[in-house]
Amino acid sequence: MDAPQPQHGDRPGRGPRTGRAERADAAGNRRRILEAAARIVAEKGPDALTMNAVAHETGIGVGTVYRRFGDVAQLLFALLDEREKRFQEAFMTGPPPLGPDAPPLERLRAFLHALADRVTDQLDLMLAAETAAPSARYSSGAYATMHTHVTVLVTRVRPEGDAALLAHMLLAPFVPSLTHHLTRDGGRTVDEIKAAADDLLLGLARPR
Amino acid sequence: MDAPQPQHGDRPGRGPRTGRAERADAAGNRRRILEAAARIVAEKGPDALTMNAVAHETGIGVGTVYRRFGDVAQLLFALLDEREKRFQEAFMTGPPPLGPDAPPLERLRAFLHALADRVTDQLDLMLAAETAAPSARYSSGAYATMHTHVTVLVTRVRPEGDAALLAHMLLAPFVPSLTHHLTRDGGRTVDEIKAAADDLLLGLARPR
DNA sequence: CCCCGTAACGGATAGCTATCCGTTTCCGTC
DNA sequence: GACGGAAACGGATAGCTATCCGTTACGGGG
Repeated sequence: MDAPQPQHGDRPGRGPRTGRAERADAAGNRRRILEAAARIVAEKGPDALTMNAVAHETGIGVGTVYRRFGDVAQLLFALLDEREKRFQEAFMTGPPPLGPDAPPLERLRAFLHALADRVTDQLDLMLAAETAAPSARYSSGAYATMHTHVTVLVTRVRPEGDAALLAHMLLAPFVPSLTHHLTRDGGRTVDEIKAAADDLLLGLARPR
Repeated sequence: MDAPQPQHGDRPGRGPRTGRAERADAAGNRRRILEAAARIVAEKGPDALTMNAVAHETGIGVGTVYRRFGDVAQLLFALLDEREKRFQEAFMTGPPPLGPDAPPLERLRAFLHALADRVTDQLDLMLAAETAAPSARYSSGAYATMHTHVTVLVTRVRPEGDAALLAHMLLAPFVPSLTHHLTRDGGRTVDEIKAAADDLLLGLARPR
């Protein structure tokens, strides 16, 4: 559990997990599939994104769509990937307080705020992904990266605790379904969510 | 938001949400469906529980199964219902530290521990329910009850915070998919999870 | 006790997921 | 530039969800 290794949902568009690079026709189809998927989501919403629809839209066979992206969830993760990378850069190499050169607790707080924004931004897409496969979250590269990051920060803030486990628990409140429930059904604002996250962090601030 | 009102997944076997009681044949079918569902889960696991399988097993039409229980998730919630009621009794009217007559913070801690046990106990069933419909969680009576309970306790521990929101965030780490990830893929024990939950509570203990 | 409105029933149906496997295409090697 | 194995392709298929709607059965009012 160190750097995020190639995992479920962690293929930016390069090759399959095996050694050699992707064949030319395969890469072309991957691109066409992603384009069609983005178009469908833009026009009809994430719920209309089905493997069949993509296959029909592109003229590519269903089997091929499944061969490139294992299931709907992974296709959705791929659509989220671009902004996800920008998000990762922001907290890994960006300016403080999100990036380095800020005290750990402050960074942690900034990260959770940024995460709240990120989930809210692409809530529909993320909710669709979670609906398609709730546990895919935990085998995705995006989650692994966030978890590693939070674990490091928690370790520095509270060395005597089980940082990895606490990191999971700090990320849990930001599952798409809860964010959806709070903001769409519950009428909550992102700022209220951020404030509550701050409260959750208070405990970590003071060593027991 | 007071007592848990009749909601999605909150029909113990009585009638539909409308006024009048359930008709005799309908009630009989409900019972037969639940029996068959329990049998299927016991013999082949929760993944084998499909509406078609239940219909075939009972000789009841598919349409009827859908009429009694709206979808697979609700059928699964119904299977969880009996133990859920016992769990509710334990934290609402049972002996301390879980029930009344214990200090709020202690009760809160006991509740989260009990919740960890509860999720672990029926993890397969809960995971199947979450997989079928992740957001059903938040419209279920079971969740409403837990949330109300935690909100009350949090209010007493930390009156100046947004108790309802904090309650959601304290419940979030116990979503079935995360518990599954931690205990089955991550090799974590329930005790470790409880300890981490304690750490999460530290912040609420001390008013800032 | 019959009558009738309402609820319930159940099979047919459309559309989706995911897999399987025979066929086709690529591309490194010689 | 031809070859051959690995990879990719794509349509057919099985099984599931969820809905629709014509038919059936219950049970309270008269």
